[in-house]
Amino acid sequence: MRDDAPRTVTAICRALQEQIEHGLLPAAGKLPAERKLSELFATTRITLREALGQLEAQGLIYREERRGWFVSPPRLAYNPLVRSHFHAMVAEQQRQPATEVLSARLVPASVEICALLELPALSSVYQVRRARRIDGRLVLYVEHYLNPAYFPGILEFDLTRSLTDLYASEYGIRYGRVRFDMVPTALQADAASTLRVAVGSPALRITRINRDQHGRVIDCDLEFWRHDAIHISVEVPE
Amino acid sequence: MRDDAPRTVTAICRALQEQIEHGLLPAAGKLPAERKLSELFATTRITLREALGQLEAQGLIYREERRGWFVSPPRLAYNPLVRSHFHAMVAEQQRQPATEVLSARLVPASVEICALLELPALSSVYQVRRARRIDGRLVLYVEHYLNPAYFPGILEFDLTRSLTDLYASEYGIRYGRVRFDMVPTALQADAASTLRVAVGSPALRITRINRDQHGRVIDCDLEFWRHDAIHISVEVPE
DNA sequence: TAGTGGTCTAGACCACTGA
DNA sequence: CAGTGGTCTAGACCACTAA
Repeated sequence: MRDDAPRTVTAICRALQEQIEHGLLPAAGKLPAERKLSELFATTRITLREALGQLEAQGLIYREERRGWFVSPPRLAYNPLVRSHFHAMVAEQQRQPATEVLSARLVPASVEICALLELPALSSVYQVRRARRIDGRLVLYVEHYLNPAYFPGILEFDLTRSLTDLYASEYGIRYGRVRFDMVPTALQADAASTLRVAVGSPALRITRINRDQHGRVIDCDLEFWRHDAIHISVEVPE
Repeated sequence: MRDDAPRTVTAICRALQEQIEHGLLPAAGKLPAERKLSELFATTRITLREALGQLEAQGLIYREERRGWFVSPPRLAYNPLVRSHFHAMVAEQQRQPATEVLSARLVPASVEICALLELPALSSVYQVRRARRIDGRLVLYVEHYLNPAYFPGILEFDLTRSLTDLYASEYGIRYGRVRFDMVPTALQADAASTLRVAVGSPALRITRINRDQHGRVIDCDLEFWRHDAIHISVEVPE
């Protein structure tokens, strides 16, 4: 198909995009029902959903499972070179952060986690699963895996707090070298259901391996971000 | 819908995923025709395409416009902190790079480009559009915009070469500070048609603003990567 | 409980690719 | 030219949300 050819899907995208960019639909505003929209554009729901899917891929709109389509708020700037943590980063950008702990327990480490934490086979690790919001919107699902040798009794603390702060104040451990790996992919089942979005929605998976001031691997994070919630910003010095 | 519920789409995804991961379909291998697959899974093409779309979102398979679906090759590691360029980066990872120049000319700068290059309104800039391949597969569409003051006559050179090398050898200009901005989004029309993929396919847009050894903004790149072709790797020192 | 989104069926025609 | 992917129609039922 030629790109300049008029196409129902493209036409719908353009029309909706225009409405959104001109602010006729306020950010975080809800779009009309799919059946209403398909009627409005004189097409079927399948076609209409194809168009919505493209706008979702662009990051202009997003959906909440069975609740409908919404205009995406601005992206959060995420700078891996700046040592910060979720709450500080969000607050600095005049947004409202929130964290909830989904689970926190000692679990047998998977093969993948053993490798990341440089632990022998069949090790146990602390697993902390959290969901995080910006301005009320669920944007991030994280699994933290901590080497238990360095953090005895950490499950007793309030884990909605920043782990960074907890490490420093309770264990005298600060972050040293950090390795980031960022992969554009789709949300897996558990992340998707936590963020209340459809399985297979586009996402950015960020894996962090954190060392302390002595160079020891202390923990790793598996982060699943809604793909439209962030942009990565890196300033490389001379 | 519950995530553990059996679903046609999920079942198809799992089945195909298994085949791919066990190497029954070789990387870069072509999948059977959609009609064949939908028959194989006893479903409709719409449903089958929904499943293929999810695997595409995960980065496991990709499509070439009207040519069919293929298994994705491994991702290229992209490290913004390492000063390198496309050909060197690809070759280092034992892959085969290739570049073709789509166009190279002096154009009036858009508002966006003026801002990025810190130029006054109505400036002219050199625009170089290129497409790049890894092992023959189109993975990257780039638009370079150069401040013409620093690169007189550059359009006369062979622009399939690395611009980095050209800057150094012909103009004595080396990169200093660089700013990266990476955004998960969808391919725009021109990028999509160049890469011969469907408009709206998931992509990673990387904007680079490059300064020279004196801190002057010399050029910027707008890169559109197939989302499944790379992963970003960043090592943050202590 | 009404309305909504999630999923699926069973076709159709067109434009393009590749032999 | 045959086969393929791209697009679209016109429905249907179910599970869930929100009132």
